[in-house]
Amino acid sequence: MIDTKQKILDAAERIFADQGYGAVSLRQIIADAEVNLAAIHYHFGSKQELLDAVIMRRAGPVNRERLARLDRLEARPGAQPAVEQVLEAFLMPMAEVAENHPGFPKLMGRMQAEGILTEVIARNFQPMLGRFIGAMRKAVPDLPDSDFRWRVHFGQGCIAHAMSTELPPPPGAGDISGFPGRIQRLIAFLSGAFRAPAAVVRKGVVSKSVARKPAKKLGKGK
Amino acid sequence: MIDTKQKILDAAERIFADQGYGAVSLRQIIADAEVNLAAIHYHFGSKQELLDAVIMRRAGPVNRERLARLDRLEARPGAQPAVEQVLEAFLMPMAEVAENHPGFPKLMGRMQAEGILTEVIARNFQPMLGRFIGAMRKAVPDLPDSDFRWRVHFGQGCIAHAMSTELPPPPGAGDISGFPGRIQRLIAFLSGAFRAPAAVVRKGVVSKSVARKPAKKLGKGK
DNA sequence: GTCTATACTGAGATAGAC
DNA sequence: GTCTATCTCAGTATAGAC
Repeated sequence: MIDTKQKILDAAERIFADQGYGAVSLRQIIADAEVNLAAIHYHFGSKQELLDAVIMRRAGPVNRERLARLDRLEARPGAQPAVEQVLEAFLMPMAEVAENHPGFPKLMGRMQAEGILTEVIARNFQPMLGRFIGAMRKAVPDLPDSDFRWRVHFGQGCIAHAMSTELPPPPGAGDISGFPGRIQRLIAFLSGAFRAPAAVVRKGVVSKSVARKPAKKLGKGK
Repeated sequence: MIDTKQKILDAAERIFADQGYGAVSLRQIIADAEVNLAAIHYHFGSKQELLDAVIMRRAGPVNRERLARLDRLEARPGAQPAVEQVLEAFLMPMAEVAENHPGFPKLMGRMQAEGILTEVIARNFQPMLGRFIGAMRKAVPDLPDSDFRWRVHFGQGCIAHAMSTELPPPPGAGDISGFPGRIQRLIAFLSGAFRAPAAVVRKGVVSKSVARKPAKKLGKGK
């Protein structure tokens, strides 16, 4: 069939999002897509390249929308975009795709967390990320540079995890806000984090109470 | 040899920390440890159980130190522990093990990010985590419950990522602070995040500009 | 009790028939 | 473009040497 590629991409997106990358076999995907195993290698080349294709299919529109929002923010006369606004421009497009393709943010988060995003993907995202990091830098101008770079780094991990995993079940009633609500809470969280005063890095604050203890032996028992 | 188990644990800790779980083969580990393949299954049972053993070997001392620090904080008459102090009690013991066993925090972060921490591990950490979450709850009493739960969730991802990965190379001079400095910046970051005002969750803020666009096709070219 | 040798099943990848 | 057969290497299981 002509839409063999589509069927593979759809199945792969769903299954990778649900189970990660390493844990998924191509044989699972072909069973779900109802195609032959070799079709994946014919159309995509390898498991890794299949993942790249799955991501790139949606990344284009999302990243364009991100940049469009940032353009609009920066075009306003006079005002520097605030931390919240930059984060919103970055994150809201994900909430938008999530409406039609709920697997995609989950997938992106999981793959970032698993650390298997390819050079190909990184290169594709880098110009967009560069602009957002620049905008964030201007939004917190008083933060020392090394603190800022660490915060970007921390924020990435935070976003990846927020995208990929649900909140564990609440003790009382459910959480009704869904994905956009999650994004808005994430924006509040990260805004506070970026606005926090810089860390005072002291030396020699690490005691040795743990480091000195001998490792506890742990066997399988018998 | 009698220390076959030790050699396996040491090699596994190093290699899992460097390359993750899924990407590592047991044959890599046995080559590094200079033992036979079946020795792993004899001593540990499976790859997953080997990982559990690697983690549990260090988790005991670290988690005991965490709780000891929290005890000390809560024993002070009158004062509620502040956000920073709770985070410090939780994170500093990791900086301590990192001095002698730099692979361990990296490993913990990676495994958490890969989402392969076992029920066994979760059960072992849960009492300690429960006490810390309780202490954090008291440190931000005005935050609505749903916001608080999300923030704990976001914070976990943030911590996992901060533990597992270095900051990408800086543009100018290097960052000299090392692991404890990283932890202190992380504490500042998370403190700001937890202290931030609660999110105002609005409905219907998601436009459809991305969701409506047809997916861009992306093939391998021919 | 410990460890070695070896075989089994399922993974990703590839060549070649159609 | 598609499918079958096959290759290599992964994790796992087990029989038996010491």
